[in-house]
Amino acid sequence: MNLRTALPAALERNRNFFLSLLNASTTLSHLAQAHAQIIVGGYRNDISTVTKLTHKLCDLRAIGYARDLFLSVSKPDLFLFNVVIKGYSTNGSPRSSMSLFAHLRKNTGLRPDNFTYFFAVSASAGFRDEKVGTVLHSQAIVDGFGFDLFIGSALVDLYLKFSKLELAKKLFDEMPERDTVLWNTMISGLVKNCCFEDSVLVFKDMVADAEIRLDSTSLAAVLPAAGELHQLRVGMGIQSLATKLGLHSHVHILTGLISFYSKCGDTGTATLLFDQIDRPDLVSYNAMISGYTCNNETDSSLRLFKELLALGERANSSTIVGLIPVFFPFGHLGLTLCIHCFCVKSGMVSNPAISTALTTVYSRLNEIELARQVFDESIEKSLASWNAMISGYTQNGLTDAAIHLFQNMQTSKVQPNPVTVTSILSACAQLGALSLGKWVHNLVKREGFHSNIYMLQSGVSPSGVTFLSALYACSHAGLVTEGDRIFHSMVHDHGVEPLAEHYACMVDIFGRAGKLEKALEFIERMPVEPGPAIWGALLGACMIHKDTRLAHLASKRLFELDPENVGYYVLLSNIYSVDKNYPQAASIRQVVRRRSLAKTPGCTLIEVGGLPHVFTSGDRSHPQTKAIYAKLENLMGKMTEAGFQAETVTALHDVEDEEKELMVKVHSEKLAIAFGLISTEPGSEIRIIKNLRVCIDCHTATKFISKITGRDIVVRDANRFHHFKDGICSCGDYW
DNA sequence: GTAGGGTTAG
Repeated sequence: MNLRTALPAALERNRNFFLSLLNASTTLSHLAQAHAQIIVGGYRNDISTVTKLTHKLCDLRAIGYARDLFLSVSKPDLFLFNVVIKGYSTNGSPRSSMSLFAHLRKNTGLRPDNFTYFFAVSASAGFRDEKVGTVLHSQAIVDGFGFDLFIGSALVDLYLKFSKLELAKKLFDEMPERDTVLWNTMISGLVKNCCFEDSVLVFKDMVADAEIRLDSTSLAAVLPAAGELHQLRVGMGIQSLATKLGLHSHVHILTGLISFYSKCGDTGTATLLFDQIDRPDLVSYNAMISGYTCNNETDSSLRLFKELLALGERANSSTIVGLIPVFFPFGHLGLTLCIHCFCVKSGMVSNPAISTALTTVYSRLNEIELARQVFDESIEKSLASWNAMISGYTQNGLTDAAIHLFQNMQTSKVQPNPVTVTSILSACAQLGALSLGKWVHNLVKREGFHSNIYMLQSGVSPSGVTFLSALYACSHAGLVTEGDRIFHSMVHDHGVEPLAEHYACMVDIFGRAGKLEKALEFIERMPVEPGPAIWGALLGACMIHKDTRLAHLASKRLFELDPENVGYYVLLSNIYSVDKNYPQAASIRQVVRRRSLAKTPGCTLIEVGGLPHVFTSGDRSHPQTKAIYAKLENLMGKMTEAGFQAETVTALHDVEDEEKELMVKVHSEKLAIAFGLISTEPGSEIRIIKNLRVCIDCHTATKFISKITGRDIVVRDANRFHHFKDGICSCGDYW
């Protein structure tokens, strides 16, 4: 648009003219032209015109320009201050916002008003904790804005952003009046803190309040909670409410319902709703893609993803996260590796949401090393990614690693939230053995997570937590008698009913100290049925003290109570192996296999002609299987001639050497390399990705292959890159 | 006397 020609020359250039000129400006260049006209027209000192211009500049992210303009005004009024305070904050400079706010209070005769406080509080959400916000809160109360709805909502939002649930709830309860936005803020904030049940409760309170109008935001905010809780009735109730309010075709609500039905396993209804959206946007596509993914409908998921790309829409990180099969009960390693590969290539892997999703899915696949690798390589570690890695360790039974990482998190100055604490407490319950009990307790106390109706599902009451931390301390210090005494005192003197965590902790105290019989006696005397946490604690102790008999007993119970948890089987099998009882160890692994709980086998990915090919060990499913095995046979002959000997040390203990040789010969990386050799140009580089650490036999074999074929072979394994060239590997045989 | 500044959601 050429503003000069757009102007009828006769039009009078008054203030309204310049204001509408500014309103019509949509680019920085428009604003610069308008600014020039304002100067020429003699309106450079007109405060309302300058305020409007400053506002528009901030909106277009020209904060430097806006600041210069602000500084050129000799006596800025409160309006202009407010605009610039907001401008700094929306341009990512909360510090400048606060400096200007302080300057306004100290050095001008102006008094901050409700707008000023609202902008300042919003800006303070940009800091790393809620401290500045709380100071503003008290100042606002002093200045008489304690009950302002805008400021109140911004504060509730801020407290919830930093998981200060107690503070948010207190403020919310104390507000003399609550409007729709305040209610909505509370609900969505609880959802963000994974307090799903509470958010539904608050929503129900809101519905019950006849004075309060529900809007699309209210319904859209609570829908994720209904989905997470799999509460079909709640979700359908929201749906009929939406119809009653005439909001049923609102895109946010339809999208929310798609997520909801998908989470409840009903992709049929979700699909119908998706088809009702006139022009689905990226968020709607993402919801549907993720819905298909989490219901294991990979084909539909990929089909919709392609449809999205065909529309010319750019997939964002949420799209990819939705494609990553985080929800599959037994995962989908091949697909995950493909997506991982795609993310590395497109640079999206550095996105915190994506690395978090990859960390989570690898953890669930028991690929904890791959999970850790992704975590370590992510440059910007969000709270969610710390949580994912910690709970990954917890779920894989690696309690010590979970605690260790939790400590690292503390040194990295990342504030834990209730999700973190829940993970850590569940680690406590798992094997009982945490030295951090006291510390966790202090944290819970300091952060106000406890005695809070919103929050933690662990069911540990504050006084229960206090005892728990004391018991942890005993467990750590090996104070058996002391622990026994504390437990007794807790029950008899303080009337605290012990929870599974307390019992598990006691078993751990006895078990760690080698008093396994005493631990068993304790379990047998428990007034409640011992759960997995208790037997898990005993099993862990048996592992330390190599007590096969008790281990067997504990595992038997665990298999009954928690048959899906592969970790116990592995532990037991290891105990037998240590005892050199290979037939028993093998039979345990047999059970695992029979129940298809086996660890996902090693697999290798190679990309040829833009298509990923995934091989598992002994794989014969590839269309070119015959050629691949023939190539491998041919290679083995040449390798043996060149002095290659199969390495078998790392293979299973209980098979004959010849059989072992047969087994390693068809490891997935060898198949992938053989395929690479027959399907790519001679002399070109071969790149493969292996989900596990490459085994010594494959490593040696690859060195030979690189020499014999004259190919460079790059292997990315769970630990590192290996660059094979002319019979030598870049890792120096150390990995 | 007037203009110029405000929140939550899929």
